[in-house]
Amino acid sequence: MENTPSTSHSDIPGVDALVNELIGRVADKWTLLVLEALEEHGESRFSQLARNVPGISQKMLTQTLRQMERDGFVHRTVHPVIPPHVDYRLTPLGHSLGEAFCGVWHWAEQHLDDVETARTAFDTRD
Amino acid sequence: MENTPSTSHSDIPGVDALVNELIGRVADKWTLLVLEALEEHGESRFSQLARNVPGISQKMLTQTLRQMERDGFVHRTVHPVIPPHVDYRLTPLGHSLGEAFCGVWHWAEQHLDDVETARTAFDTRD
DNA sequence: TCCATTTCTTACCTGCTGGTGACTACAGCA
DNA sequence: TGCTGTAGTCACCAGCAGGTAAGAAATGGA
Repeated sequence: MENTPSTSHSDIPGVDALVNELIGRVADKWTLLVLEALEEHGESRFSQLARNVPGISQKMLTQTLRQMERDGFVHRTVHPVIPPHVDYRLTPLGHSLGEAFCGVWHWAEQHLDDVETARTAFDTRD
Repeated sequence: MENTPSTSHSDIPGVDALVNELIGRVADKWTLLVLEALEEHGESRFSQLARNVPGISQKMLTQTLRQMERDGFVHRTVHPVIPPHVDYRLTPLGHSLGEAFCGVWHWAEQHLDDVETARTAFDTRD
């Protein structure tokens, strides 16, 4: 498996840095949780998301949603009524991101025990 | 692919939280970069890694490596000589993590332009 | 004798992330 | 008239992530 990594993501120098930056933005804790909530519950209102994402504050929810909207992951629909009504739903791009992270979720599930074991082994040795 | 997420990671309540915590640890910026450096260059010494991971400080490299060692991603070989000689290499578990993230790297490469486009569209509108 | 080498630790300090709580706008309803 | 519900914004503040710099430890070479 030592042949693939260098060819898969280093074709053009400079892309690496951009990809890194993108990963950094996308691998954000709150982004992942909001992404998951939207995958699970489908189109949601702001207050629904606040309830479905455990522990998120209003500020971070707003901020995360703005960022995801800017990156093209969520679509924001404002119904101009009083009181305000805003719906958020994943775009196809957002969905594809969710699927890409599916592999990592999968890995985490499968290897949760391995990591746990490694940790206790590390902690109890020496 | 819309059927898997809810069934794939919510079988047992509580696992979700653990998986979340694991993802949070693993999606760390420095962890990903060190992982990549080790995938690319194979077994490396401390100072080699410091050179291969752009912008990391000694402190963060030590800290990240300790964490990855504890989680069972890297194996640390100490050659008891003076001056010290320490080698780091990925364990099979570390490799599997690298492969899991491969999908995300891939996604990032493929959709880099889409995100870029979405951003400029977002910034230039209204 | 003294310095360079290599891997790490520790102390200190700064800047940013993110939480809290108050505030806005507007219409309907009691 | 004033309270309520929704989706925010803003100002303030604490805690922590992470950078810098110094030191330790032992040995071979000048």
